[in-house]
Amino acid sequence: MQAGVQLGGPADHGAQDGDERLYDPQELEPRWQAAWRGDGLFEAKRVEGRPKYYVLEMFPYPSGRIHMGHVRNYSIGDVIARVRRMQGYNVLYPMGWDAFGLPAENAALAAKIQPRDWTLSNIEAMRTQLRRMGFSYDWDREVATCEPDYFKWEQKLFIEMYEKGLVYRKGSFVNWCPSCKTVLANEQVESGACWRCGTDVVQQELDQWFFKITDYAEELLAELDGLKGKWPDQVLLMQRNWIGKSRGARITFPMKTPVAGFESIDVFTTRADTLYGVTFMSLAAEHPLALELAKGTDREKEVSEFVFKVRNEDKTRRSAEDYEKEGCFTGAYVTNPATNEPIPIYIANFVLMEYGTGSVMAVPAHDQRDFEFARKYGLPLKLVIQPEVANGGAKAGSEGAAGADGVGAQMDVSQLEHAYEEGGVMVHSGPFDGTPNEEGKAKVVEYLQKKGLAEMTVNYRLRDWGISRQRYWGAPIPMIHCTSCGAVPVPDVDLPVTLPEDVVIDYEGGSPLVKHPTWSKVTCPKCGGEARRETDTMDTFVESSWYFFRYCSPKDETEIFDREQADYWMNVDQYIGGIEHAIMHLLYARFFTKVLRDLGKTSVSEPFNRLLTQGMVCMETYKCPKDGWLNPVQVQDGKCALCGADVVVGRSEKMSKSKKNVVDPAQMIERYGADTVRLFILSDSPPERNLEWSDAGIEGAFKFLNKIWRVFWRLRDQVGDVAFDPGMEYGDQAMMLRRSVHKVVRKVTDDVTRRFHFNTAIAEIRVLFNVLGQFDASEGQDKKSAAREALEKALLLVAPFTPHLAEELWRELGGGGYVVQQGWPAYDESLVLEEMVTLAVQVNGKLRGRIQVPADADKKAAEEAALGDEAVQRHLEGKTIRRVIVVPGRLVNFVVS
RNA sequence: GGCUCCGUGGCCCAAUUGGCAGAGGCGCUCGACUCAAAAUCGAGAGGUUCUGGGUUCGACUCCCAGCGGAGCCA
Repeated sequence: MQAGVQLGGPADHGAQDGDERLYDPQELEPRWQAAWRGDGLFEAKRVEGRPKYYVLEMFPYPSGRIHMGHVRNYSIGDVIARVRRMQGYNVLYPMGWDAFGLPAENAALAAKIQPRDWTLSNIEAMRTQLRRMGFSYDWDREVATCEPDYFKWEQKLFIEMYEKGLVYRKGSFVNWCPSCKTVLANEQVESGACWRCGTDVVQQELDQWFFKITDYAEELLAELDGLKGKWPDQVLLMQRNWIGKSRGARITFPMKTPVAGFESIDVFTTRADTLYGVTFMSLAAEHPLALELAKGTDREKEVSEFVFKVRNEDKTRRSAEDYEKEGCFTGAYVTNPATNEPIPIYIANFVLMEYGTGSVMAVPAHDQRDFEFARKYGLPLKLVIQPEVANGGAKAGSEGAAGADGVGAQMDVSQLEHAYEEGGVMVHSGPFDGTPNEEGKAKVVEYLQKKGLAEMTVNYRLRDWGISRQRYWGAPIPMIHCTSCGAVPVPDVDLPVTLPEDVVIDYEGGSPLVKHPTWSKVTCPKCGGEARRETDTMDTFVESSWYFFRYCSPKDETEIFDREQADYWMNVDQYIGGIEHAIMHLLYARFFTKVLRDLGKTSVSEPFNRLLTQGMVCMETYKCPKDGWLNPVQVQDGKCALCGADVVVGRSEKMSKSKKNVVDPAQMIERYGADTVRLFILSDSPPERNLEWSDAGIEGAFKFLNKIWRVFWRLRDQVGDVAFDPGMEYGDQAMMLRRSVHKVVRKVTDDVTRRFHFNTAIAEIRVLFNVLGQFDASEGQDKKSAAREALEKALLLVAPFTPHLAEELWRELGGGGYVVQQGWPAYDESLVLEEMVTLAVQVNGKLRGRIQVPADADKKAAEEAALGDEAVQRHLEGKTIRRVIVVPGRLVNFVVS
């Protein structure tokens, strides 16, 4: 037995002693992998007259080892790629590495190893693991985003975008640890504190680079419609909500006296109809006027304390509904443009600078957040929308007024318990009294527009994309800061801007690039004076926003990608990845594609034609009362391997290192082989659903491959060299086998090409092998012929899932060439159609009998046959038939009384 | 907190357009093979489709409310 097969179990199922034909995945899998590679079988080729198909999986971060999430993602993609090849497509199926990112710096900190060395050795290790899985990538197209020949083009694109006005610089807040004196990524902030030293994190304003994705907000939203039916509805909805388009108005509130150059404050509102109900204004703590308004007054201290407190709070929490609303009066006033009333200005903790204008006109009677705020600070409510009264007010009275919200036909401000946010007619609104509020939204704006104080506008929740990271291990932003010329792009000849390798990664005082003695010291390309290189690197989402273009011509040394190649391969026909990237990665990739189009580099507008978002791989969790979370291998017979205590089995959750409920793919490959792992990871759930990993499940998959192996050899020996002859006379048994085979081919084809429901496809293949397992072809030419047809088709069907096993047996069957060079099996329609079908017969929706009718029986014939059934007649006795519903091929239902 | 998804035999899951609740796997029971077991082969049992309402001739499927679980949130 193989040295690699250990831990008992699977080694024993292989075959009986003395049988030379042993299923030994550890031997045959590497052998076929070498053969495929040697013959360049998976190189993307452009064969004339064949359609192209581009299959892509979201490329991995090279963490060092593949995990089950990768295995699932890539097993799905590999099945699709292999099926398409067999169907005659020119398939592009590449793989690469999203190689920049924070973990490399953390490793550098922990293990004193350079991020680059750590990353490259991880890539090496993971490539070996992926090869061992037998995935059919074109490895000649591999890219690693941390290599200068990749990010050079990203830097060049950055400059082109800068020149086109799509890149700008502005102040923005970052998480800052005052103790480590460094910027923290969001994932390094744990409940408001630094992950390493526990110091409270503060918000610090830094000048940072932004991509103007908001310029494309409308197009990014509009083109989602064209993806309907091709992308999961869920993802489209999440993108739509993220972009968050709302129609409303910008309304200008003049200031009594200008402050810091501001003569007025603009607000964005979707409820211009409530303008007469404004009783105060709320500003975000980040608003440029927040500190200015109280400057030099007796409120200055209180206001600045409040502003700094709020600025340091978590933004997600600040926008939560149950968040305690707090505010602080600035002492300043604006004027309501409609009524000329003075409106007090507050700083409010729930207003965010990023949305709208960072200032809100507060209408406490008609907005719940404003309502709570007004109650807390004793601010007045003004009711300006009344529900429309049905039947001329007849309904008014105690009943209406005592409604759940205290809102009746005639609402009274003093009795409001919640804001009234629904529609109605405008009241206390000067010239607009009696106007339905929906009409009022436009009319109020029109009225103010004449004075230049309002306009209809559209607002997006989407904000510009901040790409500056105060990190070492990322693509340097190719800009130079000159005291006299300002920000100047790095000249073309100086690209790429590479990272210095002689850096010290520690955790003190910020980015290693800032601390490097010489790297940032340069001369200005414009004036030749002393200048400083930009030390921020780009968000790693930038690299993953265009890698799918680079795969089309990965070695191009003259431009970002070869247009002719990209025109041929793009778009990606099928993209596959985790749902966790439903928003940002996909939105950024869509944005970049449109930018590349507008820069004249491609004609493609949307990068991913179809999207499949796969579910997570889950596993039970194990906890020891003494030793905490346990890895599955640390649990033996329900006891903790460390201390012997009873282990508590928790519910199934996403595999994660923190919960230790991980199963290492490498161990599974070593134990069962790649084919078994691939088969199991696809066989229990459809791809979009979560998958429950189980020992019993993988064991079952391994047993099935052994069954294929046994059934194959027995039948092959029975068939001998008899070829399949479609014109032969087939007896009943051979005919039944042929019918089963062709039905399975139809079902599997539909499942793997249209629905991607690999679990049901595998179930169907199991059915086929169950049938084959009971089939005896030892006598009769017709049975031998049918059995050969069945074996051929069965091997081709299972090949995308278990390619090594299929390849081995295909050769043994005498098939020429490789499996991927064969056509995808076809089925004969006439063998699939049934002559007779069973119909269910219901009386008043309850099943009362079953009848057999010819498959092509019409409604009348089906009804008559149903009436002839004894059990049905009993239930119809003495009743009047009111209606008869016949669903052809399904059922007959008598509605009686 | 917001947004989203999921809930079917003991377990993982099928049921494709609203039409007979059960394809496949795991487990369990019985039988065959075996000195015995494993593996293998054969047979079988197993249901409040999370709960409550609604629409319909008919609901696992559609709608509403609730319960439970999970994911994402610059």
